[in-house]
Amino acid sequence: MPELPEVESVRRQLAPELEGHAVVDVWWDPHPQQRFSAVDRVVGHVVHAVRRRGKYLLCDLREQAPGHGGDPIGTDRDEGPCCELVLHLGMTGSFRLLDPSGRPQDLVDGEDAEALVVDLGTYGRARFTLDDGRTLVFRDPRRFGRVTVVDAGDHAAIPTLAALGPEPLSDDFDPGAFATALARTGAPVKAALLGQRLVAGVGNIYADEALWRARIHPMSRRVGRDRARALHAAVREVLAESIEREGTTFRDYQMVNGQSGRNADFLDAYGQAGLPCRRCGTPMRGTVVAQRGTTYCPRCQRA
DNA sequence: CACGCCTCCTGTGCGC
DNA sequence: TGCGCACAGGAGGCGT
Repeated sequence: MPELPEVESVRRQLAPELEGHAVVDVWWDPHPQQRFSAVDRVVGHVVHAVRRRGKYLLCDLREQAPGHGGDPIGTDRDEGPCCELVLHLGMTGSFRLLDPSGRPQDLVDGEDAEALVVDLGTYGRARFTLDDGRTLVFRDPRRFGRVTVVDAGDHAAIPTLAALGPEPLSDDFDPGAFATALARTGAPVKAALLGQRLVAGVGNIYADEALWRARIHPMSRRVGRDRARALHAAVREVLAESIEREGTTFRDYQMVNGQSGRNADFLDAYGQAGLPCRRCGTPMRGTVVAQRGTTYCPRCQRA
């Protein structure tokens, strides 16, 4: 379940692989449920930068200068990007790179190159051929991912992106404003965290982690300013710590080089139902909040 | 408008 | 052993 730390870890690997390279060909799965649109617009454009906003990856694209290969960044005139490739990994999305001969560029220990190529043939939903012959494959077994190209900065066609709350690790994420917004919503605090409007990039794992750390019951509909500030700090901490460990691999998430994130061993709440609370030893309790599996400590996190 | 339920998808893991 | 079903969840859609 790629959330902000996982998407950021992917971005950090993807950026140096793509920036300065043009996309010369693209293919995508014509499955009717595939949430892809205008993907062919990417062809003939150079990836200028790979950015992240919440759980979205945004690739700034420039028109390829005629007669050139990939322009190194900054050698072009002062033109800004003309459009953006918007990528969302959904639940099971990931990227792998194939070299010009079609072999995986990176393999992790024990991984079989031929098996991976077969796997990418089965679950690869989009393929981007780069100007140096490599191919970026978007793998997404459950087809929850999204790929689209929009005019630069025009996010109106992606309402969740357009209405996204502040980046939690930036100064835009203000504790006072967060407390006010939390007080205004009538939803359970976990639903508010998952909604992407009060803060961007938090999903099911880090919602449970942050609420455990701030000692707030996930169903709570009244969170006072002090607790809201504690939650604000907890959200920042759990996300920053996971980024340092390159994200949480529970099942599907992996980075562009195939490696797993190392944060799974450090989870205090998510997936811990029945296990003793790491603070007080009380068995952690599983429940459902906002249609999502939720784990909390019934003693530390009182309603 | 905002909350909350339903749905999309498919691999996995469990129980019988 | 094999089958069938519940479950995982980000986010869009829609009903209240």
